[in-house]
Amino acid sequence: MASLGELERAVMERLWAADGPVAATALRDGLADRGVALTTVHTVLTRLEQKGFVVHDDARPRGFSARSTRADHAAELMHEVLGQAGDREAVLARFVGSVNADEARMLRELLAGGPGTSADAAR
Amino acid sequence: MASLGELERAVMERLWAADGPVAATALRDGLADRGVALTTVHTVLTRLEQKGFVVHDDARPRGFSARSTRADHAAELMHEVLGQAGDREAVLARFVGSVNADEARMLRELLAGGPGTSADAAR
DNA sequence: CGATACTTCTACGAGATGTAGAAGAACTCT
DNA sequence: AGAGTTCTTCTACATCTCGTAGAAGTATCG
Repeated sequence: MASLGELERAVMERLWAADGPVAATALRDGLADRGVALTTVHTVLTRLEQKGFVVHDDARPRGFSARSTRADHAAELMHEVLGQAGDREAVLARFVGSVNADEARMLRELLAGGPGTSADAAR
Repeated sequence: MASLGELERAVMERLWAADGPVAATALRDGLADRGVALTTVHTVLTRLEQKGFVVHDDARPRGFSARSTRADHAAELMHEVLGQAGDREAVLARFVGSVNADEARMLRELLAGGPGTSADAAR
């Protein structure tokens, strides 16, 4: 249930890249290559809000922002995938087996005795 | 762009669980709870083939099989997600930060011996 | 061969997504 | 305050995907 459309993803990308809330007009301008109308952007934003990916403040030119960071979102998706597959160990094995050296290093560091090893299991 | 529909997923699940090629009739029977018609199964199989998830032999009652294992598929999806996100390290950090103890253990073990272990990371 | 089983073709309805006009609400500037 | 400009909301439609399956064609079995 977590798949976004092409335009939806493009919008999320902008929101994730942004520092703070973004106005619809700014989003439309950022998507100028697509030539979408402002109302289209609004529709997409409304849908993204319904899906829980976006929130907006009640300032006058509404400010829209992503509810979670891109990294959090991606990590969540990864967990979803991992969860849906039956044999987690098998999946992790394949996954680890195909990460590049750089990613393997990152994983080791993250898993190694860094501050908080195995301390926070529940997010 | 790898999302499957509900029925498509159910069919893949059976194919993944199966040992060898599976006939359409067997799939329909396995999905008896859904009460789908045989032609429906065929349609879904055809679509799954177009998407590259399934292949069939040319034996007479056609034998359908998944192109990759469930674990491979899941691992691939995880990589896709990881790749699409900009900052891989950030994603991995969130991911690792939210795996449960069991999964963390698996990951450590899997990473322990593999290529790129601390020693030859600088290669 | 005739009946039975399997495969392919074609079609349709529901839901998701891209697209945006029209109408209404709020803001700005004189 | 009034008029123009800008933003928001409502409503609608086209397309694509997915579930669903009948009909027609082809192969198999007895």
